Amino acid sequence: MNNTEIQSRLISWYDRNKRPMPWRDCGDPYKIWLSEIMLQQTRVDQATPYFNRFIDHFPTVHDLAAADQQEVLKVWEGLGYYSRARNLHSAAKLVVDQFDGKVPDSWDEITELKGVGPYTASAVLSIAFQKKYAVVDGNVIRVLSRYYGIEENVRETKTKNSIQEYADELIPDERPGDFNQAVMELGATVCTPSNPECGECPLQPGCVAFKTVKTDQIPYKSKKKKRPHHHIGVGIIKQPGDDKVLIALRPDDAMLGGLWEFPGGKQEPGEELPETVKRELHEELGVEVSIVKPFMKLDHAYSHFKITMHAYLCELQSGTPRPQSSQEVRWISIEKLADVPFPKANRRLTEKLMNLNKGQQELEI
DNA sequence: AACGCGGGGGA
DNA sequence: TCCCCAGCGTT
Repeated sequence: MNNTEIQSRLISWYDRNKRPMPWRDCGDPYKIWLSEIMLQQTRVDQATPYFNRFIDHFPTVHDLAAADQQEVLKVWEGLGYYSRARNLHSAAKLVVDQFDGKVPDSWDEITELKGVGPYTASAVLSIAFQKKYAVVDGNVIRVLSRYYGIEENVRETKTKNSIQEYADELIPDERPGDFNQAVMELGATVCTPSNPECGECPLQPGCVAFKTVKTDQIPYKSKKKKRPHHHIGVGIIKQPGDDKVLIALRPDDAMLGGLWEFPGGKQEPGEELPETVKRELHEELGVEVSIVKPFMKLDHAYSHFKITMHAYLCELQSGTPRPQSSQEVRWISIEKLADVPFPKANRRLTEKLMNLNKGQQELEI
């Protein structure tokens, strides 16, 4: 197949098979930009409800720019990769202050926005402004490596560069944004990582991986190293007769930056978990606490390590909590835990606290 | 070039 | 379990 035939087959397939998405064919550069940020390392089905909620809260880039970072993170809560939200918020302010509230339509300007790299710049410029920039994401890598029979390790930069060159050659003058979306849509729904539906694929006649029966070997990826596992002790500090608990705000430049948590940290070798909690709370807050009782144990996986979190109800013995490794500490009533952003594992602790509280259950001893 | 960065779903 | 996902920023 020549490039013209590849283009027309893909566009035709896309017109017949594209899934509806709230940002698709809307023509609003702000919505398209937001969708591309949310879709970084995130599936369409996972991002969609967050997109709708986000647009409800911040319908325009002006609303987003005027918002508080805590509001933005609260709406983003649960979606992960929270630097995306912080960067998007910062970029929205730049768009309002420096670009007259309009998402820039040139490469040099749009890549000034935090969180906009080569993929996102190409996606927004092509989809929102009909500019001829070819995207290369995980889908494009899979589709093109199979189609052209590229067997090199696609985790390596030079392999990705060569796939970018194929994509640059392929993208048409007409409807470049739809072409980009067509390749990605094909990768997401037909040319899937395992068990691709080659019978449904408009590119099957020219596909090297199909013809050589190598769709299960292409794209080739080197193994990722496996994630270490840590045990984390955290303290839920609560005074008898008071319904407030102590939470801490994580630094902006840390993992989960800008979100709240119950203070705690990693168990060290030879240490019992209650000791871990006492040590961490001393280090992080400068206080002495006593352990009242175990509260909850849960497992959670992050992108690069796994944890078992052990939470204990604690009481303050001496000292006044002051932020040492966090931005801020705050006593908050249990029903208000719903109002501030927590990462997933901590959110599970707050859910149990709120449930017990609502059911008039005794939290003390 | 390598690494850090969430959470969810499918095989 | 492991892998993958409409990647980017930092080092």
